[in-house]
Amino acid sequence: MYKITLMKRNVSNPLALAVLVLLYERSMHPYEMAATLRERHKEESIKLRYGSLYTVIDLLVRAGFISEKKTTREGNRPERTIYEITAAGESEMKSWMREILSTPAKEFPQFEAGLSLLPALPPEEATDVLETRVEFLKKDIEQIEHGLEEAKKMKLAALFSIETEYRLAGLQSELAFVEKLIESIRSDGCGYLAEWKNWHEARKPEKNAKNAKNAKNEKNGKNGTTGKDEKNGKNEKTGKNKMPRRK
Amino acid sequence: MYKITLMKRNVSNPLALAVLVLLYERSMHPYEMAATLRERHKEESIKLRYGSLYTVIDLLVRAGFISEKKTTREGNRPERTIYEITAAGESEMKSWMREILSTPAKEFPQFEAGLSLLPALPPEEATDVLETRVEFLKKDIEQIEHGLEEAKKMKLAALFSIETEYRLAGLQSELAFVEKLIESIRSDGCGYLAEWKNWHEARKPEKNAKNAKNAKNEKNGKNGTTGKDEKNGKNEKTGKNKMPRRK
DNA sequence: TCTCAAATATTCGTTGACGGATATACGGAG
DNA sequence: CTCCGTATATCCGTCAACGAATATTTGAGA
Repeated sequence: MYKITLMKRNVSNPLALAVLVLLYERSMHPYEMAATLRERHKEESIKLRYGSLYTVIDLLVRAGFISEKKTTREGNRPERTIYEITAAGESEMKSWMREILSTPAKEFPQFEAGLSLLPALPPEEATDVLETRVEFLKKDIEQIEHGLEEAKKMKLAALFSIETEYRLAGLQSELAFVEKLIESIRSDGCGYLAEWKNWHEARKPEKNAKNAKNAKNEKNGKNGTTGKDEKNGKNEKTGKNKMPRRK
Repeated sequence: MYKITLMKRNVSNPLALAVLVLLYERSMHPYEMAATLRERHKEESIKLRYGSLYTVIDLLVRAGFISEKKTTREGNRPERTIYEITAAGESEMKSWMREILSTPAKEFPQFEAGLSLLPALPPEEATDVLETRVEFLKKDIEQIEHGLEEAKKMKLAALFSIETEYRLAGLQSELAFVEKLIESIRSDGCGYLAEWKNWHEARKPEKNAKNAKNAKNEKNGKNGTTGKDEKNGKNEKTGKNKMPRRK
């Protein structure tokens, strides 16, 4: 087994990892990195912006992971700076690759945030917008599947790239989830549809502050303090940044 | 169907959406928002940091979506500022909820980035670190399932929250994918295992620059320019920020 | 040969994200 | 009653992210 070091990295933008990998292959200048990533369709998996590219390169230089090789003027092109990877950079790249592949990171997908706030929309509206999502997901899935077939025909087969297959799997899983969820809301699978609806009904008049307040409290009783408290999320890298804790 | 407006939002941090939803329920002060989110376990789905909280509140005020209600000194506690949602804020919240739920956002999960750079590790090492990921995923899944059962017993059943079920589905899907991937690499399901291995072998001596260079070019021939080019990713919100394009 | 669009290549100013500091209040131990 | 740890509540300085501006070269066509 290879040792996996979980460390707080100085440069943490995945674009920096891509830069390290590219320079591990061969030295090149920033614009060429961008071009290469684009050529290989990596920009679909790694967010690539000019501003960020030059920023991370600068950070990598300062961290000693890459270094300026030379500044050339080839043809009559504008001046370019060629970078190369250092020994420290190679080892950083390896350790980072190991970490990113081995250790699920706590990320915060927007849709999960949306789901966690779902009761803020009335139930009929919620199911409607989720239907829309289903359509989008189907379209995305179709497009990827089509792309994969194309690639297969062109015989550059297998590796229209693993990351695309990963994305596809994720989309399919989400699609199944959302379809089930819609069904579950409509059929009151959770058993609080009435309450949910009522809370929104009660708000509508909008004039009567008293009603709204009562309805709201009902809801709080449901979602609020539950006795059960705190499983202490020690999974995060820092362990710092304490947040409030009610009795 | 409800109209879904895809707009570039002034305030785009999902924490701001949470703030709007909370203030839609009732006016409160920042610290209370944090406490409430924590109480309801929303911080597992919505990244919550003090710094960011006060930042987004300030941004929301400036955008006219919330406003200062009053500054109280209750008991002898330090002074607190109570905020309330405005009409504009309510409509922003609704439209944002519709968008976030209806429209899959292009996000860039780290693991996908890692997968896209997978060839940078030699194949044996790749499968090994992926095995490690499998272990982590199993542990995470187990923990969530355990939590769901607990909740069911305590009869606050159904809604140990949808977002948790979503996360669970995602983890399960990823687990299946990674297990398949490991198998596929080991059995050379893609048919380039030898090449992949060789490239890394050839680099190892590290002294002989000539060899390294040849090996590298082989690999480029494989991954590199493929004739097929550019399906023009118009899916992103901006449509701006053009990147290079090789012939 | 002149022009104009596209490709090449990089820089810079703004701003949101957030770690860590700050400050006050309360309750219990001694 | 006084010390101190914890809960309450907010602020601020730093820095990465990135949109947009800048500047030069090439090539195609009029």
